Amino acid sequence: MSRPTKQSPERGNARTRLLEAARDVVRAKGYAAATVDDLCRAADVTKGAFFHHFASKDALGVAAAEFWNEETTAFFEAAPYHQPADALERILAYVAFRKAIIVGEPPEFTCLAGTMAQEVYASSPDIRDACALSIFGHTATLEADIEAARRERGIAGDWTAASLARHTQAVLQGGFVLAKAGNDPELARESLDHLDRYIRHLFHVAEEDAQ
Amino acid sequence: MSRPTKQSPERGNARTRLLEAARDVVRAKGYAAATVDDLCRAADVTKGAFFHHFASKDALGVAAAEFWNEETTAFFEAAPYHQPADALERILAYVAFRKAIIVGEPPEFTCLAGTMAQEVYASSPDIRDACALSIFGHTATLEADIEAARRERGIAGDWTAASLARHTQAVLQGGFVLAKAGNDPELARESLDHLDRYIRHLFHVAEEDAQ
DNA sequence: TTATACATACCTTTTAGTCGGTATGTGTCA
DNA sequence: TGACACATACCGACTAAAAGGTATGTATAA
Repeated sequence: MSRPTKQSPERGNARTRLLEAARDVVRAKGYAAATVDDLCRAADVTKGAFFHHFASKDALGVAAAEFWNEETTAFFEAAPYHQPADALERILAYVAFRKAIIVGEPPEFTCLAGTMAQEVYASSPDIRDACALSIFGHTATLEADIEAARRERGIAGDWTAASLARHTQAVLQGGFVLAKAGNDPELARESLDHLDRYIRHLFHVAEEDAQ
Repeated sequence: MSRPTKQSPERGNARTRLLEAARDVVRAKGYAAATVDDLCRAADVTKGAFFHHFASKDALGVAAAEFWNEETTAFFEAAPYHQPADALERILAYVAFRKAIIVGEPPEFTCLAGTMAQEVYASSPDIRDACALSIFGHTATLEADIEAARRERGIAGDWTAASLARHTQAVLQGGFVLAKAGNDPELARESLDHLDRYIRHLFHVAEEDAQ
């Protein structure tokens, strides 16, 4: 593999490979159990490269949460669920899309930010806060569609768009916890079916049978 | 503090204190970040006592998950939400009870099993499985009430009692993740409001305003 | 010739786990 | 009833390995 040049500093450089390794290894074994040597091995770089790019392991943890945020933001922005002109349809398409991408082993589809935030709550507040930014930043993108759908359809009710957006995240995160505990992706998918049914109820639309 | 005798081996012994310490410390900083010395300090016992009672740190992890399971099982069995004669009322009382006990800092009300299962998914399958037993064992207790409520009220729908029981757990676990990430208990409580509304919808009963 | 991006050997602290020892309760037999 | 053997519960210094982090050297690009 060729040395990265200054013209293309992003392409396959050690920093990016380490962030990708963190993303994958941490989702499987947790942040604290993922040692610096583990991460270097997974990224196929040396310790020198690690501490050249990151001042400490915790600094990598923060950067990994930020990297995860950028990566997922770009991924969901490019996703097809934005296409429907109707806001509620976009919301339901979002839920369907989240369900559709739950494939493979739990570490492949679960959320790095949720895993790390829960684990490092008291031991690394910096990492926790970076994870919170990722989670709650993502809910904000959904909130706009929910608010639009409410207006379009004149929906009342004692709930807010922000709260439903956060609930959607909670169902996802909780589904991931169950999927990891039971080592079964279906546990995450079935909660999204319940969420779909709940949202249709809030907006007074009929359920669809096949999902 | 007096030495425990063979007549009262359970009272305040080192083993129990270590399990309680694990319950509290792990929920705050995660399993891997909780060192044996941390746990001994929190339990006010020595390392000798630790390794007298547990063959390894992982063995303590498994025992802590089992201890958590026993403790929460007893707690929820004794809880008042079982009182209503009507099954649906018991379910809604359960959700209200789960909401009511979300007080204090996140490590005080979040779930040890959920935290550990997510973290040790690949690093300690033994612990993960012990956590799964606790989580899915608890859903089973709720499932009976859901099934009873369905029969009593003749509710159809393409969902099962088992799946709704698991969804309830997912909403709880997800709420805990958000509460830890945002360091705000209200994030867990608000998802339970959505869950309450969803369950009332499934059983065709009106919402109550104040919760 | 200077800055960047590594590589490698090394250092220091922390970590899980060990080991010999002590205190105390318990069963047994004279 | 007391002496003895034995088991359980615990103590705390020690150890080996693993951990995060450092120091120094080198190749390449600008």
